[in-house]
Amino acid sequence: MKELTKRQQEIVEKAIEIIAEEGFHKLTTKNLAEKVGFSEPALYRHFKDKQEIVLAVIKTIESNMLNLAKKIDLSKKTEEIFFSLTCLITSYLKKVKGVTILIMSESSLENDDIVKDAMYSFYLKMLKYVSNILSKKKKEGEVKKEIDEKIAAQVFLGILHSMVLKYFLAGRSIEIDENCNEIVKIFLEGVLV
Amino acid sequence: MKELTKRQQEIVEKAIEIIAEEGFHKLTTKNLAEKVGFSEPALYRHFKDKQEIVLAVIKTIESNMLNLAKKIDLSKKTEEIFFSLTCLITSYLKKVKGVTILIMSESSLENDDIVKDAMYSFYLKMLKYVSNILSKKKKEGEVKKEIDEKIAAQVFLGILHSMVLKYFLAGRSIEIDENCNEIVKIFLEGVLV
DNA sequence: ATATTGTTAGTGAATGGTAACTAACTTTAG
DNA sequence: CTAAAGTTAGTTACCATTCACTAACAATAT
Repeated sequence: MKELTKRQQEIVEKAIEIIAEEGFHKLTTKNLAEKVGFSEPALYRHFKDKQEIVLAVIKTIESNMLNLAKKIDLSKKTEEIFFSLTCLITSYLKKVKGVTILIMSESSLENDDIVKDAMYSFYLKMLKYVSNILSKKKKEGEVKKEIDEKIAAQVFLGILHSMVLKYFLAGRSIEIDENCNEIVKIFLEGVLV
Repeated sequence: MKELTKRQQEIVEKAIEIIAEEGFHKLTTKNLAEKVGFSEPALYRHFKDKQEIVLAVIKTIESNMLNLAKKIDLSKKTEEIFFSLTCLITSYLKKVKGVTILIMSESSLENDDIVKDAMYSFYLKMLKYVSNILSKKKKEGEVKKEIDEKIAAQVFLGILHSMVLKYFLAGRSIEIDENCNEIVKIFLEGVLV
């Protein structure tokens, strides 16, 4: 993955803003160009095509998210780790709104396999990150031995996903992190020793 | 909500097939007409516009799902109820191939507030159904007193969601109910007395 | 030092594709 | 005969992308 130029970064930033404010479907070359403050064709001086822009957006969010996750102190108690993780993820989601749902859904969107793959790979990285935490904590005796950490990680991401979906379906009228901790508590109650 | 005519039902059925096979974004008037076997304008003899078709799709799935759920004997043990519920829902999802998730995921990204509302109301109905079961069982002493049934219901639906997601991620190659019981067990362990 | 040449980053206008939807005509079934 | 259900052939509105062109600047050759 090449480094982005200043201008490219600026475009990606604006693209994320559009997705956050108006949804992925509003990320059109026209809207993006307008937001950046120049004409549509100018976009093509900086990116080959729209796909390349979308991929850059995904990569940017992925690295932001993983960098945030890395800041979590894994020597803490499992419970605390998961609360921090939930907090970080949901607060980041608030910032970049719709984008992550794309990535977590992965499912069908677009017929663009390359974009789909990029999103799936992001999902797998998150999954691996969570399941590694669970593995570690299982060894340390904090997580039940009979728990399959991969499945549990999937459940955790699924729960987060459905929380975000609800947030979007409710038109963002509810606060996403209101019940966050309560929900994670129930998950943890099934997982922790 | 008016009853659907035979023809309307047929159209809705085909729409569900398209969403199941190719995703919500492929549900275009052109594709749908082709699938039904007549021309695009003919659709407009049966539905006012595309939105009405999408709403009919959601309503159809909603009523099918709730009808299935109603068949469950609520006098049984909580554990059994949740296993049956999981089984019913996942087998229905297999039949309609996760349409719900596709619609939820993709419609949450669109700007059509009416469709979003319909989807949200569907979600809330499911939530209410599950949380009612938990309330009942809490009174009967099977569910922990400190559990908030609404939140627990959210977790349960989130888990179902993640299971279906996984099913699709794996390209439908795995059996959806393989780990089903294991996952539901994790949930119940946190919830049951 | 300056005219020539090239590059970067922009422009307005146009292209080809596809979406939802419609007007006006035709077929068909009761 | 007529109302319902279908057809063909459009319309309008976007969308991504390309075209031909240019202003501003930098590098180079004389």
